[in-house]
Amino acid sequence: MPELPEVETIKRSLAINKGARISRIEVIRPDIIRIRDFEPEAVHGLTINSFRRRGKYLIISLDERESHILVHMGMSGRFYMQEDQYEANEKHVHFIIYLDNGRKMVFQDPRRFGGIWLLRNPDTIICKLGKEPLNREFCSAYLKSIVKDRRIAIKTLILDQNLISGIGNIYADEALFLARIRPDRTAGSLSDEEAVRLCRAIKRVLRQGIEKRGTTFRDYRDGNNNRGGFQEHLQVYGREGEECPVCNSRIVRKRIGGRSSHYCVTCQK
DNA sequence: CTGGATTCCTGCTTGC
DNA sequence: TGCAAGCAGGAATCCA
Repeated sequence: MPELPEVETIKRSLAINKGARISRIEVIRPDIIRIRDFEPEAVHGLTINSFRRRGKYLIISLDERESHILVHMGMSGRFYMQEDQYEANEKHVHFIIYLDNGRKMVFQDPRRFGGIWLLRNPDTIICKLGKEPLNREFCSAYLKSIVKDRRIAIKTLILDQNLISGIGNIYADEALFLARIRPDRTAGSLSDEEAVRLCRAIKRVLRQGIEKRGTTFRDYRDGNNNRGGFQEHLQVYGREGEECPVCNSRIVRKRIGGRSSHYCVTCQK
């Protein structure tokens, strides 16, 4: 599930295509395009100015103002480069951007929870997103302000993309473990000290995730179609029944807000 | 406000 | 071995 560290890793690997010109776009599944401010043919011949990331969105901006391609990987989406002569005959390829540098960028997504946006103004999507967790603006004071008086589970709150953008199920569980806070705690019940811990834990776990080039639990691949490495460092996610790395008690799994959540009943209070 | 259910979808796992 | 059912989940949306 590409979350912030995965999309950041994809973005970094794709950056070598900055300055390349789009020779052609192939739309295999038209319904993968969620918003179509312009037709795909309209960007043929345009140059890629930048690859950026906001939350879990990858933003490809072109030299002609008001031409942006947004990619969201959803659950199982991949966005990777391939040499042009290499035939992409894989399943579930929905969208391909051919470049003039001998490469193409392929969007592949079996479950199709992901999508592509062709936007004049990316702010129409981006402006709804909450703070970037690795930016300064995401601080314990902000976290305290959003948990205040909220009765939802703290895990549900940090997964809310309108409050904090980029955290998904894996990094939510890992951050709460690091902060020693149970995921089903009511957000408003967090002490100031716990909010500070959680804020730090979120930043730490996301930075580690980026450092290890993301988590390949099942589907995720980076922009070179390579696996990530952070799955080797997961403390609780996907480890139900295994020993807690800190206290050796069994890690439990429980559904919270419709998501399976992994935590240690001894370490997390 | 909040939690829960539902929808989208395929592939993997489980049970018979 | 084969088949069907169950499950997983990011985000939007509806309902109680």
